[in-house]
Amino acid sequence: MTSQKSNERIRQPQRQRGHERVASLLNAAAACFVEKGYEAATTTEIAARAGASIGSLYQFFPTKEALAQALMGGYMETLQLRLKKLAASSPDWDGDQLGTQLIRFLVGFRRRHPAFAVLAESTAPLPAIRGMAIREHLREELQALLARHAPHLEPADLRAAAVVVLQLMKAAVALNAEPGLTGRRLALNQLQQALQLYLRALFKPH
Amino acid sequence: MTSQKSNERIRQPQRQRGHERVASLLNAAAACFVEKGYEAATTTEIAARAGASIGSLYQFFPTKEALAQALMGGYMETLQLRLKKLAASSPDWDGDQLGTQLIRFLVGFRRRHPAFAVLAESTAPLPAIRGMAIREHLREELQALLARHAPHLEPADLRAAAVVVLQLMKAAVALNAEPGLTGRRLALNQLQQALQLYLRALFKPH
DNA sequence: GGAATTTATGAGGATGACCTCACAAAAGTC
DNA sequence: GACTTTTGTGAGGTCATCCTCATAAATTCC
Repeated sequence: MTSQKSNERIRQPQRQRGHERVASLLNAAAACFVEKGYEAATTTEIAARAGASIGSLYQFFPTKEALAQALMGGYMETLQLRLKKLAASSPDWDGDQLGTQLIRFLVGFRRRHPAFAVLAESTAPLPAIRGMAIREHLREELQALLARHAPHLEPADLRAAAVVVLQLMKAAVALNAEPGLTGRRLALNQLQQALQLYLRALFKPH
Repeated sequence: MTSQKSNERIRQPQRQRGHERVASLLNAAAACFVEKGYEAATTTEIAARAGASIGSLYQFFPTKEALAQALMGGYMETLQLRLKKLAASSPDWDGDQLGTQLIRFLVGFRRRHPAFAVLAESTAPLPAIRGMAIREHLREELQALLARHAPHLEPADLRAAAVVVLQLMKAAVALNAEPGLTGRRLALNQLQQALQLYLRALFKPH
């Protein structure tokens, strides 16, 4: 039950060429979103960068927003997957190790997929909603991870902790994007320490 | 007339009526920005809400962006002022008290001036730059405040700590804006605790 | 009152964005 | 080769936004 498309003009790619087009359009869209932001990016430029005509773009994506949603959908999938892998890889970390890994995780992901941050933090009308859904999924995943490390906590507390950790990770990401290299790294370490302190206290039986 | 060059269609308000117009325009702009975001807000609606014509708006503000900058300038002034007051009011707080107060401070400010957050987090072209400048000023103020509590730290460390604390405060603000009331309050307390833990460790002589 | 200055007005220009549509090309299918 | 389906094209429609400008009202000054 994928998204219904009442408009018959929009097609799913069938031949290989179509899939390539879609991929190059998504890549171009990501690049444009990163460079100019979601709102300022234009469909004409996205099409031009993908080496396609504007009509070709609108054959596969009904709106500009559909491009953003397709991108975010892909990011969400890989994010969840990698977070699951991270959780499975070492279930016996302490708070410090977990803090380090979580920050590495999200900072690295953002570096590899800069459009993710742009769209997640965009203040545009509907992608914001999509971003909320993403945060929900992420939170659940993170909550499960935390639950494994602190089985003595109640669900409500775990949920709150997951939200907090997400915010701390987000802060780390924002921090990593700021100018001033040496100071940036120093601050990142500090923020990592803040997260570690928090996790340490959280995991302590009392 | 004075030797003003050709293109001076923009005027500063001179009579009382002008000042009132400017004030109501700024209020209307703030409301629109909050409701629709910076980009989606339109100058025509701002003018209509202020009970002014569109031409009247452009008599005092050359562009929509000028409205946002004027707003942000005002917010920045009051923010700095209040932060200074906070710093002066109780210079002998410990880390926990300071953490509590800082979060109260920024969450309260955001509640009183919702447009501040909207503009500060906006991804629009130039107001973002303005936001950067604001963050710099805020950081300096905060750094001075922290320096008073931890005189044994070097400037570089203080600077990094100020950036981190700002991010933590920002996270608290973002958290406070999320849905889910009971969980929200719980999480806010948790984030406050994270900040307190961090400050406690920071202020400890070693 | 009359002159000078400030404030008010709103129709319309200019711009640019998103998206459509009629049609052409390519690629599979027989 | 003929036929069907998928993909490609780009000029232009439509619409909304920002902003201008000529002109009029209000206010202050003398």
